[in-house]
Amino acid sequence: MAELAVTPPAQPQNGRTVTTESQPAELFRGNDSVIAARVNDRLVDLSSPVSAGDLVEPVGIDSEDGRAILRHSTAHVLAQAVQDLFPHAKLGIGPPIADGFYYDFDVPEPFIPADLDAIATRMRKIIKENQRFVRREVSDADAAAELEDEPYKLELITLKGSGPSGVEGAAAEVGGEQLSIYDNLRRDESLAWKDLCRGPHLPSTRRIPAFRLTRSAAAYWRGNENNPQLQRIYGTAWENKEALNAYLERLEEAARRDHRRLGAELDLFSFPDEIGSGLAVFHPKGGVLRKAMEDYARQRHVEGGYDFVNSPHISKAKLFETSGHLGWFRESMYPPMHVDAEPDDDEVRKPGQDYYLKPMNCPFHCLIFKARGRSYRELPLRLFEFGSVYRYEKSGSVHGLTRVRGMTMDDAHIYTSREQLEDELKRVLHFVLDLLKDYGLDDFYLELSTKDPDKYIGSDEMWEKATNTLDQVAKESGLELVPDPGGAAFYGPKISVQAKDAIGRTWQLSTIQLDFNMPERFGLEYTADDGSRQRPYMIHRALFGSIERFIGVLTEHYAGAFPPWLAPVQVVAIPIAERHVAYLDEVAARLRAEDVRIAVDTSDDRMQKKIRDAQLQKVPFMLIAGDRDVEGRAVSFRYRDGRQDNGVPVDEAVSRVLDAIQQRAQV
RNA sequence: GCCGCCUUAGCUCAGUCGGUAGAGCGUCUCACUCGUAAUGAGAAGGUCGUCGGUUCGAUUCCGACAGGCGGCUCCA
Repeated sequence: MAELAVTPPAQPQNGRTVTTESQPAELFRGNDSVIAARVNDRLVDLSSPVSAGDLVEPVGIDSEDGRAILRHSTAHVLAQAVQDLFPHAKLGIGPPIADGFYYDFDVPEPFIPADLDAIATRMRKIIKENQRFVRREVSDADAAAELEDEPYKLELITLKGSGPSGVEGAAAEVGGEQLSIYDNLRRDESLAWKDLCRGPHLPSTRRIPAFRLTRSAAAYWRGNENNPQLQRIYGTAWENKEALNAYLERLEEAARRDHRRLGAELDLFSFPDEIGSGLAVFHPKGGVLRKAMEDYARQRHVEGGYDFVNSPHISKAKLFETSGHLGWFRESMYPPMHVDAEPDDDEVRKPGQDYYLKPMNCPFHCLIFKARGRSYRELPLRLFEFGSVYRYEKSGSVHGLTRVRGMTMDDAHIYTSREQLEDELKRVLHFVLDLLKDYGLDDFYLELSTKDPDKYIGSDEMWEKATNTLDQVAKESGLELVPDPGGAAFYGPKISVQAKDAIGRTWQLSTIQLDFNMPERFGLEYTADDGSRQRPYMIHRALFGSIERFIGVLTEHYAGAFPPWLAPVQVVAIPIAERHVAYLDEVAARLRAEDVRIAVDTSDDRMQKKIRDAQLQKVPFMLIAGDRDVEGRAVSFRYRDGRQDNGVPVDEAVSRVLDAIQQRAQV
């Protein structure tokens, strides 16, 4: 046993500075929850040798790093099981991901659910065998020789020198300079399986406490759609059964909140086949929700100094040639309608022309700017529109309201002078975050999307300047800023606001894009105070992103239980017996006079049934009245969570409902 | 767009080894008038996603298309 120095107070918790050669396994012997070590800030196997002077810290299986190691090791067990059962399967990559792991395989036939069951059974057997994960470093040539039957691994080895660029997950296999192979050894030291891998891993397979294979699907090799598709198996693994079950429960909770399901249950919207994929209709209840959202946004935009404009849904091709959309965005646009052509046998009398559905509103707003001469006194000019746009999204990516083909953006384009630009950007960012908070989203981070080297217009200098400006404004906001290299639109860099919902998922909503190019393409100018003609700068921004997506996100965020100001039906009045209807009609009339959306349930169901119905519709307030209430000029409140408050005087009930609506409170 | 799976009443789903179908909820009617999550009875409702093929006969088998689901790619 090695001698150990006592942990000085300044060291990380449980960390130790070793004074002689040792192994972390010895340091943390007896603590089964430690499955790897961090030595001088590098994650290594417990069996990895350490030298005197190294700082050695334990990595618990329930830590973020520990779970990633657990999941990565489980991915190895998965791959071994697959190759046991499907000897011709070739290995792709198998990294840990958020909440789980996957492994890609090249197999002649896609996996079916029964295959997953068989594979999971095999995995349990491998776990029971308690195979040790043993690391061994190899030269590139030796690795290539050992893995000659694994073409994808060979490709990774040859790619090693060029870095892991664009191969998400591949860093787990060949991330280091020095290649290593992990052998899975049975108790008798015989080789069960091996894989090219950077590690680290669990000491042995027995240390996998709980796992589940979740699904299989195809995925392009190295994430490129021009490459062959491999079959990917997804799974998850956790430090104990309780954590696994909690995770599975979280998935079920997400499914219960699914806006596609709630949209039907709450009668908000639908996607009739007759209209087409990705094209929604909003039903009366969804329409009310949408109107409430829009009305408030309109009010805030008026206060924010925006001018309201409108533009048509279609335009001649020329406009989108000028804007650059037909050059760079064409594949995301609906094909043109060709109009006014007059063919006349062999001679074309009139060629006709193409009209396109608009994929963005910016070209129209530029034309509004250009409609007359502009003065510096008008800047910043903020043109706002709930603009409907149409994008021909790939059929496979259409998804509920969060990815549609026809959408309405709360779109504005702001034209500013150079001097105003920074301030205006700051102002916009605050405006966005403020408004999102009013809708109940208050947990954000920012993403800065920079130039896609293969898809951009304008000069590098302009891009650099624009990117720096956005970067500076984003940093000043104090929010976390995540880089997104190559993620920008073709005309300029952008900040996007990523909002976290009630169960921790993030959604890209608002975008603020800086555009130095479109004003140039449209030849936009204003007259400066010195009489010179200047080119304005342009900011594209949308808060909701699209109203459709925002409704989808809010529906999931609130699990359909919208705060009163947004709820399609704010109050349901429930008479205990028919003789109480007239009384509730009176109460309802008072609330209706204050624009409250209230319905009196006059059906001949029993009141218990009416309560159940209102509850399932997630109506914020139920006002119940029977003999006792009528006599006392009162009503009885019931809330969605089952709380009740009986015998509330009508005056107080009215103000209680109005207050909640006015304050945009959740109840 | 790619891979796999799916499409039966408004919704959720059974079912037919090829002989044109059933439940619950919902809807409608009647009775009941009830104090905080489902009163009872009855009725209506489907050319089994669309088109084509095989067959004496197709909702069932085969193909194409449309739509959906899970991923990949892409994205507000």
